[in-house]
Amino acid sequence: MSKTPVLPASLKQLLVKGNELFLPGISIDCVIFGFHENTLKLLLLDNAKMNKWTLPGGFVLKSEDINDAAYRVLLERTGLKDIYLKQFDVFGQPNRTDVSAHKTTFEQYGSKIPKDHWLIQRFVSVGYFALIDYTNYAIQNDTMNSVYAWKGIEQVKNLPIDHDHGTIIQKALESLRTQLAYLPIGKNLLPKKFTMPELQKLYETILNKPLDRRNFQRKMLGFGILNKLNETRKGGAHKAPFLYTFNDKKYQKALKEGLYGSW
Amino acid sequence: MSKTPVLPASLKQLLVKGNELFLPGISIDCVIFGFHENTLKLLLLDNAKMNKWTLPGGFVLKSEDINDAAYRVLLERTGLKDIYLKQFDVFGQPNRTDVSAHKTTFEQYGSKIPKDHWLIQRFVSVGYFALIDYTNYAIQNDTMNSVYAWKGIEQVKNLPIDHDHGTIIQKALESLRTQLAYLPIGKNLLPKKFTMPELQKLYETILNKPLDRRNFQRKMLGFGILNKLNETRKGGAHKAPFLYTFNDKKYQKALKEGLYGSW
DNA sequence: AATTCATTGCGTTAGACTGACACAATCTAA
DNA sequence: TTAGATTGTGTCAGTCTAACGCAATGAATT
Repeated sequence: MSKTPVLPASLKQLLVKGNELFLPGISIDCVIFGFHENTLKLLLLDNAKMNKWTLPGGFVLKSEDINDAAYRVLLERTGLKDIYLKQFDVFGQPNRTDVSAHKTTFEQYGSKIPKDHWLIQRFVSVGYFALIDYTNYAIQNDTMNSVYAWKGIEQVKNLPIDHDHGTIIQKALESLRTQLAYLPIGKNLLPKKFTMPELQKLYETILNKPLDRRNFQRKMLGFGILNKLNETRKGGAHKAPFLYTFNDKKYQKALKEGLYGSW
Repeated sequence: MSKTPVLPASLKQLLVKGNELFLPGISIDCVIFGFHENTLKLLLLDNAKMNKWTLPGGFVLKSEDINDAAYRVLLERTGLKDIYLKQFDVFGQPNRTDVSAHKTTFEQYGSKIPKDHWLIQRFVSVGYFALIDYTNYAIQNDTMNSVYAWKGIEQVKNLPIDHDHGTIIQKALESLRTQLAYLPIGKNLLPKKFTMPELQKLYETILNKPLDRRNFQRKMLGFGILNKLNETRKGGAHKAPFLYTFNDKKYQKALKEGLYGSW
């Protein structure tokens, strides 16, 4: 006979105190973007038992600002702090919540969840996207027995994604694209020092089209938001590209107007 | 002694059945834009007794898609159908709901609202903006004794606006601005036939800056989304401008790419 | 140590677009 | 009829864009 695993404390709290702690019917899902090895990546959570990948998410405390809740969720579930985070859409289809999933989760631990329990009501989810510096973050697993992994945006298409999280990811990408001129994507997705080809690849990935190397550089420099350093990134088997940093003040200012351009 | 007014049926329903019909803690607010006499206008609701103006809003039925709810609210409260409607932000500060306002409302009718009533919990509101053809809509008052009025965007600044609805309006305008290139504002805010100066004024209002008449025209025509008609709009005390309509197909297609331009 | 090769830095050019402005045509009111 | 404001059309210099050339560089190969 196999031993039933012990219900983790955090799950137990959800079961026992969820109703009391959190707002009813509202959840948060975070689409966390990173950029590494010239690929746009997403931080996903492997719910191995269900063979499903999900977005990190959570709930809103009863007297907590929704934005604060998103920051807290991000911190709790990934250890990430001081992150660029932005609300981009709300997902409110009545059938979007997969009630049976929660049931299954608890049944694995031998726990039963009451029929009218807070957790198995309909939930409306607020979608946030986060932009983080991949190099500055080491994956750590959280208190919920979750396993996190970075997945390239291309790989994601072939993964089994939990209920409507695929849609949420698509929408997040779309938002990224249509608001590109107003978002500090470079500043937040790249390390402090970065090369022009890296910045270009980032834009190419988000826009999903190739850009001319020389024209891109001229345009970017034209915005006047970059500091060219006297260092190069050696190591590649080719000519070493110069490193740049952002001129934060000018970047902020330029973003307000929008870094316009016909990419 | 003054007679206590009778509690309207719709308010009574909210009091008696709200809990049963609607999702807890989630509301909808609609920022309804119109354009008339070269002014961007908002459809607001005069809560005369409180001397406050509010956004038309409502709640989400228990098994209703949130977007559908927004359409329904718009229809119920304004009679508007087939409207361009888009979710733009979520407002979830814990103190954003003015609980006392609801209490006062009901007290005016001699009704008391229980302390733990569904209506006086914390609400998170989903903000939608609507773009409507002013000329195609006659104000009608709804079942809740509400009085609607169009208010110019400039006037709004000086009106007493209910709790955080001012913020919501600001955010709606901001969204309009940053997504201008992707939104069918012309098509939805203007009447079927319109003049170039009207279209220009619309863009000027949203962008909050003046544009050169001749350059604007050249650019707009360059997008290839307009049909020039063989009619002019007479009546102004000046040269009669030509009328235009949108070429819907081309408009849709162009919007997908974004009507780029450095306005 | 010389060579190879992909990649980067820097540049050019024709064509398109932008911003600023001129001038004639037209409509109503006086 | 005239005045005054507004619209239709056009020009032009300066700027930006797209497309491409070529030398320099750095690691890997010989």
